[in-house]
Amino acid sequence: MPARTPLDASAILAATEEILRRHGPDKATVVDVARALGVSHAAVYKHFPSKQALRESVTRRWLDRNRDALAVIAADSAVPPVQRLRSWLHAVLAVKQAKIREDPELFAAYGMLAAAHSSVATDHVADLLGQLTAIIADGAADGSLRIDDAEATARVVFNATAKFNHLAHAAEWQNPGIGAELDEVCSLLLEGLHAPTSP
Amino acid sequence: MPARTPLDASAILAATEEILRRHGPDKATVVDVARALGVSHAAVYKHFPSKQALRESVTRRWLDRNRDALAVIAADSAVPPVQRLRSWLHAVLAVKQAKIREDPELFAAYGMLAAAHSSVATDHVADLLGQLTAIIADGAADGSLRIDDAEATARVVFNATAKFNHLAHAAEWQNPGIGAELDEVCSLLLEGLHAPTSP
DNA sequence: CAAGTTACAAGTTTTGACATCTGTTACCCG
DNA sequence: CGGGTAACAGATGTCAAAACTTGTAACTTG
Repeated sequence: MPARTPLDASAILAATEEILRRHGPDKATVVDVARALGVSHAAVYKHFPSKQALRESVTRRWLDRNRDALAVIAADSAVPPVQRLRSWLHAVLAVKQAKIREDPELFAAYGMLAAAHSSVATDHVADLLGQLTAIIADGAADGSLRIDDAEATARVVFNATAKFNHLAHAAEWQNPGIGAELDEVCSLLLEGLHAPTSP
Repeated sequence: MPARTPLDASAILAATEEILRRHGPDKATVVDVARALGVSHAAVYKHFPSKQALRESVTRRWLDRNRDALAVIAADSAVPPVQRLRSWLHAVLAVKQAKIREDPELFAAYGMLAAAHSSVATDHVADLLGQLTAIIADGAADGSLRIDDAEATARVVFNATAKFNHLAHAAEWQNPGIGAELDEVCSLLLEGLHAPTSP
């Protein structure tokens, strides 16, 4: 017999996110998800080809939610690009710190996908790089950053701030001095980009 | 009955290194070490207070061996500091890449100690930071780098090159483009340090 | 007594039988 | 047929018993 509530992809995603949050990425099974929805686990497989795909969808949705907050900062033309670059790099760190604190299970799920070289992770990085490129291009356009290639420069800045954006350093983000360290690195990088010195 | 060969600390260290290389850090036991030496495992405990201490001694010795190669580069006053800084940062990466390739088991042992916040790891980082500080101080002295505080600057440069020196990124060091990425970061950092531009 | 031994407690890892999970297939229903 | 079920094979995970490891202590010997 068919389930009372019609089963659709978004209901499955919501249930999966809930299960993932409650059980964590290691213990969450698709049988759990199906049980929560009152269906057999085979029904879930009608909508998602694999457990991996299901987890990727959930994680992608979750990442996209906070990506938008960063996009707002990246696109805020009221703030001069130099300052925006600094704010954005701090915001990336702050958002990830908050996610670890508030949503450790989903953060762990993201970490597993990143370790498995899932496209969810690479796409997320590409997203962030795009935002960073936009900020730097703005700076190049108004003359506050003297550079050749905004995209190449974004990659370099991203690499130079790996300690503050790469998952592998998540444990170090607990350190209280981490924000100050990022600030120092920002200052040196901005100097290198010939940003006008503030003091 | 006492062992024929007199058992001393360095013989134990050599045997441990051999066992560590053969079995890897997870499987190597002090009973294995004792067996290789033809003694009971309690004899090993006469010379080292714990398995942890034994492993730290082996790893420290191993790290100290390559530290010296880097020290030669850091102290080579024939090379201008700006170029020496770049070479040294590349050498740090190259040395670690080589260690992973040639000595994966001992590298893994080092990784475990770093994860456990052993003094072996923090001392090694302090060592490298000292070498970096010396290069930067040389640059400050001859005017090729315009900076306030060599030690603070070294920390910033080290943080900005975390992707190329921090264990957490070891997997990415396989990537063929990694050297070029480091070069780009170096160029931006040197620009920020007001190093004279070469081209 | 220095340098080793055997013996042993406490903790950890391996093992192997058993249960659960993933993904597929054949089937059912409105 | 779209959307569901039940049944299944093979992979993976669980759990308790056995084996091994760590570290200590009491003992032996030149």
